[in-house]
Amino acid sequence: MRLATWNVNSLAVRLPQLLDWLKANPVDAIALQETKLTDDKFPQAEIEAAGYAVQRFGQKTYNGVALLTRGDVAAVQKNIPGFDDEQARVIAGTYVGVRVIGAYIPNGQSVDSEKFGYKMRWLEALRAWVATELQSHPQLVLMGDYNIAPEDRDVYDPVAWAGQVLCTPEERAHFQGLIGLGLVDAFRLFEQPPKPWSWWDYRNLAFRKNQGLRIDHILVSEALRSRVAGCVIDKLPRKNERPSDHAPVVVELA
DNA sequence: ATGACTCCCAGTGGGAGA
Repeated sequence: MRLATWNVNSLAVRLPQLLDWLKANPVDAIALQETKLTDDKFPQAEIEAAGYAVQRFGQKTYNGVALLTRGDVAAVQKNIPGFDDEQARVIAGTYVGVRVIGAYIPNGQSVDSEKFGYKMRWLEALRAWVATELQSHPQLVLMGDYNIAPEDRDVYDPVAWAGQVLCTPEERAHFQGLIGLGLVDAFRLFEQPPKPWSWWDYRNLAFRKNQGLRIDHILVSEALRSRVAGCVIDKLPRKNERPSDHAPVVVELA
């Protein structure tokens, strides 16, 4: 079974690229972030025609997430229970025995902004919720755009980024808090190519210069760890015309 | 280099992303 996550930065713009990618990479499930579409505008028919069941949770202009699966999902959950949130950032469902949580963690904008506090509260609520989810679903995958580079080796210029949003000790501590629940970063279970970024700024020829960050992650629970057969970032879609600034991440479960 | 790009909603500019 293969699972993927991709921040598409507008599904309206990226739909043809998503369909092309799914044709070349027929994953069993994919979590999407930044669809930027209300549910009534979601391209349901096109995605169903590609062979996927659709769970979507959108809003106007910003955010918006979706979970596409080859078969039915149960117990669909939108956003974090008990955490009052006007922004559509989480879609979860149980798929062939695996609790799959797709998340678009807040960006935080800058450390001294109101949005950074929201990010911290959001991450704390996520950790508490995932802890309870693990009790009822030992087989769990938490994947999405974390907006956190967990370590310096996930940053092209760790000196320049030190203390900046996405790289602060506070954000990294939250990432480690999720690891502390018994989750493991599937990507780091394997030897990886150098500079394995999942996001490159649109500006400054960042992709051409390979100046990026690894902020999109797939965390798997302890019960699934022995099944993880591979995890890669697919840079190819970043070479498309009008690409998303993020690349998909794929995990293979035996 | 107080920038750079892309998307959205707007409406001949500005917020947000990361």
